[in-house]
Order: sequence, then C-alpha cells, then structure tokens
Amino acid sequence: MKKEALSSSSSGCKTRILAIKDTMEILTGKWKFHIIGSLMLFEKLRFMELLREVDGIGAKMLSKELQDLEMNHLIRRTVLNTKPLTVEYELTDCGRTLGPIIDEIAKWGITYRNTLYHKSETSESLV
Amino acid sequence: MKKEALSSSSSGCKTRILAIKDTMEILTGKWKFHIIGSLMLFEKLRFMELLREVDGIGAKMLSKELQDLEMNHLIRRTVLNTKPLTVEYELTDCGRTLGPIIDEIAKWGITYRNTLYHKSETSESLV
DNA sequence: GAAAGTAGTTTCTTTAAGGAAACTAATACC
DNA sequence: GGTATTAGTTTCCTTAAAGAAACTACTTTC
Repeated sequence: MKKEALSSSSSGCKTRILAIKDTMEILTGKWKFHIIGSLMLFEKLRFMELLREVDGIGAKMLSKELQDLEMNHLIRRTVLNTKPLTVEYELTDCGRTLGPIIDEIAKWGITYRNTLYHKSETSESLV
Repeated sequence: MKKEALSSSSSGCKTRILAIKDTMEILTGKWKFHIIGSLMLFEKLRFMELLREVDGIGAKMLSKELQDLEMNHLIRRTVLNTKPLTVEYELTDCGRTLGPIIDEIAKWGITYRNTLYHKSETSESLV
C-alpha cells in the first residue's frame, strides 16, 4: 500500500480542480446566481427592475455584483439615451452558457429536499 | 406594457430560486468542492490524508468543513479502532449525487477559459 | 420650484470567513 | 522517558462580504 504518494496531482485532476475554482470564484457571493437567473428569465432588465426583482439585495451590492459579472463578460451593460436615462442589463452569449450549471444546481436542490424528507422517516445518519 | 408587475414570483420560479439558494448554502466556502472532489476520486480518505490532499487547507478549516458536510448527510465519518485510532471519510449516496453538478462546473470552467483566450484576440467588450 | 424617478456612489458598521500556531489526548515505537 | 502519529480543538488575528442609510447628479412632471 502506498504511503507518501496519493496526491491527486496526476493528469487532468489539477486542471479539473482549477476549473472548479475558476467557476466558483466567478460565481461567488450571495447574489450572482439570483441575478443571472433573473436575466435568464427576463432577457433584459434595468437597474431598478433588478433591484426589485432580486429580493433583498441593496443598491450597493447590486451595483458591485453587476460590475463583477460585466468584467467577466457574463452580462452586457447598455446605456439607453432615454429621457431620464436608463441602463439595460442582459446576458452575453457566454453568460447564457451558464444555463446547464444553473439547471443542475436547481435540480439537485429540489431532489435533495425530497431525499431529506424521505430519509428523516427511515432514519439514516441523522444527528 | 407592464410596469409594477414583473417579479418572478410566478409559478416554479420561487421554488427554483430557493433550490439554488439551498444548494449554494450547502456547498458554500472555499473548500467544499475540493473536499468532495477528492472523496469522489479516492473513495475513502482519513483526516490526515485529506489535509495533505486538499492543498492549502488547515486543520481547523478541514475539521469544520467535514462537520458541515456530515451534518448535511453528504459524507460519512467512521472511526476505526486501529492502533493509533484513525477516522475514515467517504461520500454517502446523497453526496455522490453531486457528481453531475461538479462535472458541469468543471466543464464550464474549462470552456470559459478557452472562450476568453479566443475572444481576447478578436476583442469583444474587454476592458 | 418642489417632488419623484433614473442609476448609481459613499460612508460607516456589522458579521462571516479564513488562517497560523499552539495545544490536548490517546497510543505506539525505541 | 522521549519522540512521533493520529485526530482534532482552542485561541487569536486578519480580511472579506454584506447591509443600511444617506448622498450625488440629471431629468421629468406637477
């Protein structure tokens, strides 16, 4: 049996771990998924609409999160020269590729809840 | 055109958003994905093995993260009555269902990197 | 000219996350 | 008895994330 070896530094493992780290750094924080989810649903939203749509977020947070997402090319910010000046946010093509991740996460969350309910009846490890 | 309405409180939207919140709360922090990923790769790992495997983590963090994961039924902790006493960690069935999420996230991270490289050549929005 | 709506920014404060180092406690080896 | 290993815990400290409230600046409506 090996002893000092182990360490997953083998082949694609490092790449994989890095890729996961990358993704999670980009999507970090309490609000990113919610903002992206809203933009997936509504296509285009203005700042004030997002502020109302993303339940509980404040202007400062929203502003910061939108900047983050824009820097990472996931959303596009367009200033419209309307009367009182409005700004439109929408997903880029790149941003839209997050669909499958968000689907998986939502799917898992729903299944997980159901699993817990059933498990709690029959015990399991439950503390 | 609607004005005050909007608000995605429609049908399954709330459920979906809650499910995403649930999932992300369970998998929050810098280390959970890395720990789960390691356990997917190695099946069973002891505390010290995880400490070496999960690059950069400290004993306190590892201990806390393992407790979190165990509370959420994603991993199982087994004390073996070996000579100096060892503890074995492994994924539960529930923990193993995270596979697809982690795959999607890893896949996206890799694609995202490639996309950036190509976009940076042809410009895009790039700051 | 006062009020309200647009899109934010600034300041100040609290809370959470994370890390380094030392420490406990049990056992085994020499 | 001294050193090492296992699996953590405890203490102390720093940094990052988040939030509330007030404020800027411009325009439109009444």
